[in-house]
Amino acid sequence: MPELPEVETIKNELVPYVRGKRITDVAVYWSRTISRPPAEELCARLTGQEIKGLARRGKYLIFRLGNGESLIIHLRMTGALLVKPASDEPDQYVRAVIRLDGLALHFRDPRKFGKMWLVDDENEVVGSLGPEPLGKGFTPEVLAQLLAHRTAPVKALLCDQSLIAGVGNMYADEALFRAGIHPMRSGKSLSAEEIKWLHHAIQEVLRRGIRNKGASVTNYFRPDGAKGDAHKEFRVAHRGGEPCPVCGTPIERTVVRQRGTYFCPRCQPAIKL
DNA sequence: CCCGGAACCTGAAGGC
DNA sequence: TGCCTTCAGGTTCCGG
Repeated sequence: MPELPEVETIKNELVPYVRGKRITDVAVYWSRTISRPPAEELCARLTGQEIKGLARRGKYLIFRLGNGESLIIHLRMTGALLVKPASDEPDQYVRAVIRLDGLALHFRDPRKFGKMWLVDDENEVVGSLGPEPLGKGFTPEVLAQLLAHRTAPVKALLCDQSLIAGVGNMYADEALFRAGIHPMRSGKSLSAEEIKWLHHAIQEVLRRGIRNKGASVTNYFRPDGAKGDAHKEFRVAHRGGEPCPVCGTPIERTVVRQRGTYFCPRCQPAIKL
């Protein structure tokens, strides 16, 4: 599933294909993929516009258009943006096609969770997100404030997009492992020192994820259809039963907020308070 | 405001 | 072999 490193990779690899190109045609095959405006209106308003550039905010991919509007795409769980020859027939899972000069972008999304918006002001969609975890504004002190007084499991807080933008299930597990923190610990139970470790671990796992071009543990494809390599160096995520790379204890799987959660019971002890 | 659970979706995997 | 159940998780919505 695309999280920050995956969306960053898609953005970087899409740029050479789309920057400066003009949208010649848009087709929508599953109208609920379009959040707003209504699909017909979105197609009409996109046609003829130039793509000035791409940006990412959290897990959202933003196309900045010539007239100042923004096309915003969220891939959710199974979405992919594939660059195809203009002549390629979309397969049964393609929910929308954006045709540019000589090529097509296929929005392929088997589970139909992905969404698109066309808005004047991108803050209408991404305005409530928390800070970018790789940005200047994300410091250990800021993280401490976000976790202060919170009784929810730290794993759930890390995945809350209004607190930190872009961290999802896989990278939250990886960061907590590197910081030696049990995912069920409450936010407020972390010491200042643990928060420092966690802050460093979040940045480390995201940077490594980007360097490895994303994690293809289930459904993630780059614009050319290739997978990423980041999952190969995951230490706990989706590795239930395997030995912990640090101490050899079998990795455990539990459920936090309805999400599969992997951790080492020895390196990430639960602390009773 | 804070927390937790259901709903949205459908392919893949596992059980019998 | 084939049917059935369960699992996967980002986000939004709703109830306590």
